[in-house]
Amino acid sequence: MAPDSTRRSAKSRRAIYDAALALVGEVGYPKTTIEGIAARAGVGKQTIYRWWSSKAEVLMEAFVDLSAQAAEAAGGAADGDAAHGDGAGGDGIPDTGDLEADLKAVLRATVDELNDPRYEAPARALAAEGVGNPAFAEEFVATLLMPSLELYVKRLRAAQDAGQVRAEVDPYIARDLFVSPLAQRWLQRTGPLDHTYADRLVEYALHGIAPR
Amino acid sequence: MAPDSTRRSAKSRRAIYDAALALVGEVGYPKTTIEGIAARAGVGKQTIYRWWSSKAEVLMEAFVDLSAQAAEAAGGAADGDAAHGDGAGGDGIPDTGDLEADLKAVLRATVDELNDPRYEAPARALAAEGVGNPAFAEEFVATLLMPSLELYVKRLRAAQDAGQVRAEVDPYIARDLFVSPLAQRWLQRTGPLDHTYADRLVEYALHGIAPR
DNA sequence: GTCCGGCGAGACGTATCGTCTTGTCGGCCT
DNA sequence: AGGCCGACAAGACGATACGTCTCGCCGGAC
Repeated sequence: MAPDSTRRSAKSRRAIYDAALALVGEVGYPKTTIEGIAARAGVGKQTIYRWWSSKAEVLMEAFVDLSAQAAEAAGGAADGDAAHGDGAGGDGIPDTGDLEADLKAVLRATVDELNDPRYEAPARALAAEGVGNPAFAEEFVATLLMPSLELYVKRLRAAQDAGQVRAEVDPYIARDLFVSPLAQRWLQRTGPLDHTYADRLVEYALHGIAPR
Repeated sequence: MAPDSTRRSAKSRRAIYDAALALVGEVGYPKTTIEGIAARAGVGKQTIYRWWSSKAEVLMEAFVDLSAQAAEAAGGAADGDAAHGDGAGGDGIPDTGDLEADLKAVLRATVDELNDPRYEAPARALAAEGVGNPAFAEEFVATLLMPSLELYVKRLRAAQDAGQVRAEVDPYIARDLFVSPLAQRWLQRTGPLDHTYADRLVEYALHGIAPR
């Protein structure tokens, strides 16, 4: 029943990834079709249906692969994140002792990733699929988002140990304060996503908007 | 060419709204089909194609109608918001002079709306459609979200006048600090969406997470 | 009473779905 | 070296939904 993965064709897999990413970029996610991917990749439909259960799965793997390539090309150890709610690559978040500067640097990097046209179409497609599809959302969040998001929590806990963040603050909620507005603005295109916005978020979240 | 709206059948329109909302709730947005809506509503397909350009448009109008009904039933003047990134009904945000209490009250109400199963399926569908469809997102945000979101800005400006928020703070970004994490947690089902979470967001955003 | 246009119904050709069948080809085991 | 096994490319298949269209029907305006 289960196909023999040791006999799997690496060439077909590559071609499918490339075709899926290209089509999503060119005609959009809804009009990207399994038949279309197969035709473009020069592959039989069955080869796709044999290894994946939906076009969302195909695209997700293609995107993970793309991120891995990019991470490898960029130097350090691969991570597998990229381009959605984070931007803290596998490197972790720097800890120079200056929490505000560290957070600004990472959020600025995230902004740049979110604005990278290379990732835009597939990342949006995955996000859209996740909104209406809980099972897929779970996999998507766990695989692509959580690893990087967890790094923020780690950095915030270090800041708590250093006395730069109040001890009773929940680091998960604190992290949402930085990351969610970015993700939201990106998803809903509700305004420009630039370094200034990232900086303000960090400032307001760290020191509050009330008089000090 | 353009159909004569004075001859439009109110009964068909109602039936279409009801069928669309029911189907989205029962089989999900992707499997909700124009043919299905027409059949369920006891209506010819052409009647739908004559007045709407896509199933997203149908659902959006149905949702607006549903919100209007609910708002009317609830008492005051209709508004047309409900159930997404806000929760500040047409009433505006209360101004008791206690900014923190006012914000918590409104965010708690928003949480309750977001958790209302009546709205969940269609609201998610609209959000998902908007992510991958810029033109629709624009209409969606402008019609359903902005009116309520603007009320936060108004309330925050009042707080600035009262000296409870620093004058140099951008009220739009400040508002994102409260609203985006809520919306994000709802969209990605990344954790429980309850009153406690809402309260923490308000506290952290107002006073910051750094030592005071 | 007649006319106009929206209405319900559903036929039509096209496209994609997911499954299934056919024949080819390359790697592995003997 | 020869034979076997299973993934592969190609595409046929019935099912479904698309969006357009053509029918009568019917109700309000004139």
